[in-house]
Amino acid sequence: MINLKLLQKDFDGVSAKLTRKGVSSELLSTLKEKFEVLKTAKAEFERYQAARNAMSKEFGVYKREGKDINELKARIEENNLKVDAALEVQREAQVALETLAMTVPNMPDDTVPDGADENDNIEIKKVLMPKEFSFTPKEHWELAEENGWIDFERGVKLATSRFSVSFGMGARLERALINFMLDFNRGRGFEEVSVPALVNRQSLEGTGQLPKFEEDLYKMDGLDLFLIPTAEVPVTNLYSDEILTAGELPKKMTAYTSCFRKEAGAAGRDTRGMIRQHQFHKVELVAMTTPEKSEEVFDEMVNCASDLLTALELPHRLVNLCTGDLGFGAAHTTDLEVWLPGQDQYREISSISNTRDFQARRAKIRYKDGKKNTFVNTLNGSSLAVGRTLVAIMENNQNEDGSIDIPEVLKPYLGM
RNA sequence: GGAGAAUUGGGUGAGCGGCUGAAACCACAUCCCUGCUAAGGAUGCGUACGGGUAACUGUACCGAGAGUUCGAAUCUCUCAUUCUCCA
Repeated sequence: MINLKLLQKDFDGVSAKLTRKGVSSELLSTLKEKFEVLKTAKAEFERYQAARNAMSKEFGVYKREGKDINELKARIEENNLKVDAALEVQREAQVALETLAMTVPNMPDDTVPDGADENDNIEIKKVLMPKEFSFTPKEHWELAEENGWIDFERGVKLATSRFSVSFGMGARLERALINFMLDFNRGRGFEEVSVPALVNRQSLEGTGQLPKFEEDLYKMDGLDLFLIPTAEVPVTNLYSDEILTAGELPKKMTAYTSCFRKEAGAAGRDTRGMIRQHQFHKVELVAMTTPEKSEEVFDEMVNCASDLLTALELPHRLVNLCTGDLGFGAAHTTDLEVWLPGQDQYREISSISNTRDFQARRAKIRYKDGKKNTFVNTLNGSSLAVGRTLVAIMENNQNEDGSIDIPEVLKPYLGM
């Protein structure tokens, strides 16, 4: 949630930032107006309420002293009508404001480049150079089927399109990757947590998936529960509505979960293979920090994910997402893109974002800093998307005969 | 599935119509005393929003929502969660 007080105080500043994210300044001035309407309505209500409280107190005194209460009672009743009316006005103003405010994305940092889509992202650096192949490298679905690692048809049979099944070494590699990633992250100071795959509406509002992106989520029939699109949702919301102590920060966590996405609007994109599935495995990093420390922790997270790829000997690059590609809640995001020789391009394998206090404000995650309470900064990032990592291993480690070399770091996990 | 009980501030827990935003204890913070792997004393200490330079002050919040009442943490109803007992 954006800071409405800041919007009120520095409308032009906030407006300038949000215009870069495509938010119209008309919407923002409506928001500002609604905020002021609410404040006025609240003040009005509180005046009548204060009068009621005072008169009720007086009532008690009258009763005790045996005075006649009829006149006072009439005054109270008259005032009560105003209280009720004012409360109704205030409620409406509240709902109107919240409905609108929840749909406004986070303000991008000044370091975020302007741009329309992923083509305008700025490359930060490359890590490990792609190797030259003496043959034409194949795409992963070909390799996966040749090796019997992934069965796309049977996934469709069991569920629907964009579901797949891993067999044998494919399945074992997934498991090895998950364990390797969790251990690696733990070595970098991230505490492992295991969380529910179903969450309620409130949690999704806290991290920003709702109310705007409900069509991307799988919802349980007849229940207000959704399958998580990322572990970011349950892990970030672990501390919603809580006040942490400064000493507990930074809180660094890592979790493995399956993730579920409808991929609405992705029809026709990556329909082959396992780049874009409805269900996929992901190991996630989530951190909560003081505002002062959040960039430091952000760098730790980026390095963690990048070093993970390096450990797996996978060439990749870091890109700074432009305004058009930036997510709803992010103030800035660095994507890690892994080289896929079969596709002859870099593809996203991790996305690391600092949401600053945007999610904390929605989910009410605060910490006590001496006397006052402050919203924490929340950060999240994948380390890594397991399926895509498997894809990258297949494509980068393929031999001319179609066999695939196992990365050294995974061998202990496979009993090799 | 049925019957009961519970849900209070960071924690434990009292309160069961106005004197309660809430006792007490613990934790925490500051100060004093003391001098050694610790104890004692004093004071402060919920959250959110608003007004005020500030001291301070208004409103709301005692699981959630609705109701009764001049007035509700306290009474009633609905829901959620937890616990105990019974099938």
